[in-house]
Amino acid sequence: MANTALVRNQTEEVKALQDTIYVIGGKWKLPIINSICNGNKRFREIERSIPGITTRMLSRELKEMEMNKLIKRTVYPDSPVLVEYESTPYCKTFANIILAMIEWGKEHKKYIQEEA
Amino acid sequence: MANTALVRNQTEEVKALQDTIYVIGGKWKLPIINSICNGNKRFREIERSIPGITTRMLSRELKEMEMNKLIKRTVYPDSPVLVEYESTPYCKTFANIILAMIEWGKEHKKYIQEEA
DNA sequence: GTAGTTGGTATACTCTGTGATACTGATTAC
DNA sequence: GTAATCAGTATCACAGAGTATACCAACTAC
Repeated sequence: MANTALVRNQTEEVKALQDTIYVIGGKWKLPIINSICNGNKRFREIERSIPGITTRMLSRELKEMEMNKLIKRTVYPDSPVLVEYESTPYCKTFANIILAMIEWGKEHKKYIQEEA
Repeated sequence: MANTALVRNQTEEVKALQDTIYVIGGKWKLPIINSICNGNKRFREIERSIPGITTRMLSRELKEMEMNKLIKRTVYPDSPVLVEYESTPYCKTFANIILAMIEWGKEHKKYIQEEA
């Protein structure tokens, strides 16, 4: 075959793409990462910043993301108990993806509005 | 409130992000777009280029994407019938997102391998 | 004649991501 | 005394995304 190298690169790239989709797939992970990276720290604060999310989904996703070292959860056991979520450096590696997606969403909205 | 503007921008951005997730959500849309943008045109060709996909899912997604003007489907009715899929300019607006995700996937793989 | 390719469709099934609702115990505010 | 906030947990239920497998008709290759 003439271009084995090209073919192999494509294969690698699909797999990289699929890995990424596996990690950040679903409706909520990216919005949550985005919210925390924007400085939201408290549970209800994050919840309010993401339209449509329920406490249940937020709770589940936060747990999973804490396990995967995407975020840090700190409890300040004074009374009343205070819980804070923070992004980790690892979490910030999604910035490019999130920015590209926000950009696309904005352009898409323009496009739709012009059509109508 | 001191920073109404900041808050409003954040709200806009979450929504843009959520819109984008809505459009390209799921396991297969981005890999398919990627494959077609890479020059794969024939059904079986696209199928083979995406590990794990089934004919059924590919068929469904292609139909949906054709309806949404993301791709163009052309039938050449010579015998044997030939079908070709092509990307549209609109489809190419996802390039940045896909590139960012491929990049992340590659970095992630390195990261995992270094840890092990 | 047999196997393989192409571009799919049909059927049946699983499963899990997501949603809706209610609730807790501690604290603060009116 | 009542309501609200905080950080969640507990149940129940469901649609639809995704999987598995078989099959079709037309054609080519050996």
